[in-house]
Amino acid sequence: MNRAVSQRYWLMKTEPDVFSIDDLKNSPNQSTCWDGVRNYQARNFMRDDMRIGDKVLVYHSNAEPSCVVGIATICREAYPDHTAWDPTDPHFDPKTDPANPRWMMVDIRYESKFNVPQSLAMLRELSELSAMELLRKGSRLSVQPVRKKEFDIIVKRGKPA
DNA sequence: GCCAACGTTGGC
DNA sequence: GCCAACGTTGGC
Repeated sequence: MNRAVSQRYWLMKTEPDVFSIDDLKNSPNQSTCWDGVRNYQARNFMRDDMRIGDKVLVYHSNAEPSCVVGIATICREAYPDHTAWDPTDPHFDPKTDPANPRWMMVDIRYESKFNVPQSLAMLRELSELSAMELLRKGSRLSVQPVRKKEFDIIVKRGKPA
């Protein structure tokens, strides 16, 4: 079982009030560790399937409007999320053992911002995207795979020639 | 601010 | 193993 061979495209959610794509762009080396993921399915994607060079759609959730705002790339593969052991961190998890890390993270690097952010409402109008996890009613998965076809459509609209 | 959908916890 | 209760996510 190795989904990683063919999986090259992802979508990652962030609340812009907490960490926006501009914060990523302004980070040292324009990169950051993607800490704070506390969902097993999302963790498994990062831990098992993400590889350096994979492309990431950056999505602003809880925004007005919520939208895909740009592109990043994976620049470091999974390693333990140290914030899980920091009692002062909002994502502190007292049940994880440092000898057997439960939560993992990857590093991502800024690539580009969209000229035209792609809001949920805009994406929902595209029948080619109807199978996207992001558009599923009640979808909460913060790290999710995206099909190449879907990635290409969204980027083309976000950055028209 | 509301609340539907979801994931996790814990009693039994 | 079931499932009610709870806390969280995130669109609207």
